[in-house]
Amino acid sequence: MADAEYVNIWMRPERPARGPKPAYSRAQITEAAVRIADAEGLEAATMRRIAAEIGAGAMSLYRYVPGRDELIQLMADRLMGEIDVEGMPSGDWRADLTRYAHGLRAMWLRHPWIATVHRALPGLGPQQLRLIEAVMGVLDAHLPIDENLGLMAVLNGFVEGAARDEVSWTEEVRRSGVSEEEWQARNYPYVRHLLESGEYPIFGRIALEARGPRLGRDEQFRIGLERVLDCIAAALPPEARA
Amino acid sequence: MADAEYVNIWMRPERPARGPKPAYSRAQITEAAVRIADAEGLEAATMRRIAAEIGAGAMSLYRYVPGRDELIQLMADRLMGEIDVEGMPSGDWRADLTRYAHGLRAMWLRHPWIATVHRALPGLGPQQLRLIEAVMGVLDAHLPIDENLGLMAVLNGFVEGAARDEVSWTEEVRRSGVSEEEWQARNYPYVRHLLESGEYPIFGRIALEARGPRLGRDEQFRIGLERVLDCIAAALPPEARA
DNA sequence: CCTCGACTGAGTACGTTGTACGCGGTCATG
DNA sequence: CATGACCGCGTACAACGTACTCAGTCGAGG
Repeated sequence: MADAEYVNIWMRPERPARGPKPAYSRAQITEAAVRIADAEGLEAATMRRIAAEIGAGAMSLYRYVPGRDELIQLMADRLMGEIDVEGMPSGDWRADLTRYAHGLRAMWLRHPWIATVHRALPGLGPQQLRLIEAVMGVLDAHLPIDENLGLMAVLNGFVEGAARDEVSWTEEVRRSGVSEEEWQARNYPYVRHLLESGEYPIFGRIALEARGPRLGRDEQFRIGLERVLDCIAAALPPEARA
Repeated sequence: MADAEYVNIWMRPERPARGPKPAYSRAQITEAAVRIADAEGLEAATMRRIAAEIGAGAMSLYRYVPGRDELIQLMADRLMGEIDVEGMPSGDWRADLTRYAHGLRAMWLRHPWIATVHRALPGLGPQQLRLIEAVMGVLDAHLPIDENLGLMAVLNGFVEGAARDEVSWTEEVRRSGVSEEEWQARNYPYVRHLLESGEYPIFGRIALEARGPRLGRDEQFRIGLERVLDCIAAALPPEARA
């Protein structure tokens, strides 16, 4: 019951007032966990492994964090802190949202395991709140709050969806241990089987005609993002579009 | 090595040619697993639990499926089969995409655990392929394939993003065992703490002014979807917009 | 300055998971 | 009809999250 009295990892004080000085810190533990997850995936960031990384006993971590779920919340919020939204709103909404979108995507690509974190709910950690303030502040002067929320849902949906697609490649490659080219080669028989069946003409055109090496992923994202920003522009009052 | 020769769960034949009649089937196992995941979450769908559900021994499942990951792929593809895209393209692209979007969202809400399935990659299971053919077929006559893919990324990103938000509520409620109102009440101290700190003015406006009970989630989704469809309309050649 | 209790990091242990292995029985094929 | 491939299943193991416990240590009250 003593555990249940805090509703949140954010409300739970890191350290009690009395007692010996702790040897580690939440930030240090979170950092180590992120390092492991970056290198070997979230499933490799077990409590034992994280503890070993900082030179502690496995059970020591539970002095700092109630459980693994909460530690993952700390990790996720730490990642939000990597996104640069300094100086927003700058007055140029399109530049601001472009910078945010590219920053969010880049963060996802640096930490692909973020795709496997679900629970998050309205995370509402300090870094996530910082992001909300900065990004929603960009259009706040021009739009009612509900409109703003709706547009941000479209923007975030696009960026996260795109990032999720790219990341599932990265993760598949890491997990299976074969390169992307190797993977493609391995899957070739299946794709050919689908093409030859003749039942999937549009998939066939996707596989044979679309994107491929013509457009890099970066370029493709940029184009998609411009389209989304055009939609946002259309929803703004005319005097705010510049 | 005998396992590695199939690149895919979809390429691996369900049954070898010879030998006694099997007592179960992939479809039956998948069905049971989905039933359990719907009721108690994906993490409750363990191999033992699924086997018990159909009255089999735990290890029997491995005769039908190489491992748990592949079974989850089967489950995910089964879910895609629930989405009604019959008769697409009908000639009215906006009606078609609206039906698809609502169907996709409804499927997510029926099976919230889909949010926790990551690997999926380009799933390319039969049901997913069926969906690709139908949905991309809607705009196929009006757009080059790359444009079509880009627009579908925006649409899917919006629907899945919105569904993911709603679903994380559902899942949190199920996992914690308390109702949404109860959860809100429990979190109230934290939200008040944030509001009183004065550091998060926009979050404050979101909490106090926005949506709330004024708009149901359905209505909010409908509005957002209309906006996305307007964007798609703007990208179509003029003669196709009607 | 002393005392004492709250708090420390760590070790051990338990229950649950996915799944490797091997068994005796069974049925389609030669 | 003989045979061997395949059936479902029981046992076993390693790895996980974490509950419990304990000797040592720091800091506040007298």
